[in-house]
Amino acid sequence: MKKSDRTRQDILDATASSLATAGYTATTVKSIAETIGMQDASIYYHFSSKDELVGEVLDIGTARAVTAVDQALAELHDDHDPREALRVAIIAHAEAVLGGGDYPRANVRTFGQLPPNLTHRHRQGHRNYGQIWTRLIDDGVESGALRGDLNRSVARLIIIGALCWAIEWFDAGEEVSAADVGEHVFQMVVNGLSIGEHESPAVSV
Amino acid sequence: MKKSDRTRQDILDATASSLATAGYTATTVKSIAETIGMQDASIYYHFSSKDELVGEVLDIGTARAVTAVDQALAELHDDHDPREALRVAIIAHAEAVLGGGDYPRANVRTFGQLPPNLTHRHRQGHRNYGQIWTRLIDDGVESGALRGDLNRSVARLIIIGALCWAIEWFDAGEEVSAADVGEHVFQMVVNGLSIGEHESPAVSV
DNA sequence: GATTAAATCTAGTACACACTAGAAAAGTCA
DNA sequence: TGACTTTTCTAGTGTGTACTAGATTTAATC
Repeated sequence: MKKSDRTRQDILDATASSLATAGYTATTVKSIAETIGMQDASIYYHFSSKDELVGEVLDIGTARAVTAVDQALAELHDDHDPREALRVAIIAHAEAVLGGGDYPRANVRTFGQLPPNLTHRHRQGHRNYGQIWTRLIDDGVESGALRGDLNRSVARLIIIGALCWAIEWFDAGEEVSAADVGEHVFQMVVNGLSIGEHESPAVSV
Repeated sequence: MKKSDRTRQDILDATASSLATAGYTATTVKSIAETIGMQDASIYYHFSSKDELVGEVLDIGTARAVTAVDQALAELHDDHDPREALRVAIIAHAEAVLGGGDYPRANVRTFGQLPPNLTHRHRQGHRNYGQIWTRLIDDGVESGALRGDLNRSVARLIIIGALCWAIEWFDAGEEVSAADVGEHVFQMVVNGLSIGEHESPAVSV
């Protein structure tokens, strides 16, 4: 019983690592087996199919990202500025997806490469994650800290998008850290790049 | 001579369409041939390999995006605000990638799914495209219109990332247009979501 | 240490893929 | 029309993929 659990974990870890760096198609059952020194057929003793294995990795990735953001928000003072909550969430997301383990990275990296059945399977998880951000933005607008003239759903997707796309160019070896990327996203989308008075003209939609 | 050119164009169009909606792996030579009513083997009379065909589609996509942004910038007045240039470029990019044809969409959609040889082939094209944005941001900072305390390279990648990721959620059928998305990105990254005085604290790096 | 159960391996199947060779058809122009 | 070229098709090859069946080994239990 113990042996099985350990091997199962090894398979999950190897899959997460491969998905995060090589993507869905390049992650083959054979390559997963090789990295842990097994035959590919042995994988099927632990998982019924490649997609079930991948699905489990992605589930773990979503859960870890949610936990990271929730935990960061829980550490805030009760009377925090809504902007500070947004800042904390953005940095937590950046650290989870860029600096964190393979699981959240696998999730973002393979987004858009998955076969339809897996895409469908994770739609609910993504919706739940999106709701965290919806609440943060709603709180900001309703408290008067954030502008209310923009489409909140679009604003949410733009913030998440800027963070998710960073996986395509972020290099952990460079001088810019994952938290730095988060701080930059926050500074830009909340405070803005501009200096001086803002016109903030109303935007339709 | 005429027949060949027409068929060649049909193949390119079908490939661009498939890449933009289904991605690289799901775009097979057979599926391309089927959409234009040919046998898959006939494709090889016009292109020597799948990757050469895909590479040509991506080249066209890059060129069209560059042209769209350049053209939008060329129509500005000579004494424009640097922020206005950034706004025009962002909206042009959004329209080219979200609302435009299949070629630029194929480019963004398949980013991160391509085999190494194709990724390498397009690195130079992406660098050239990035330089347009580098100049826009440099102009803004040096004229005093934009903050200089942020890493400009990171800022550039965040703007492009927010726009590119939009391809994952943007739905042309909904009420939000491609230009609306561009306007939102501009409002957020330049003016910021925040209301009232900004602290704009210095960010390291 | 023998018996049973768990875990892995060997050896294969079936299928989809990019791609090739050579025959057949379609188009071009005297 | 007939000779020639261009284009497309038929029929295949080889490779890599997920996955299966059954034998074999390793581990756990009494």
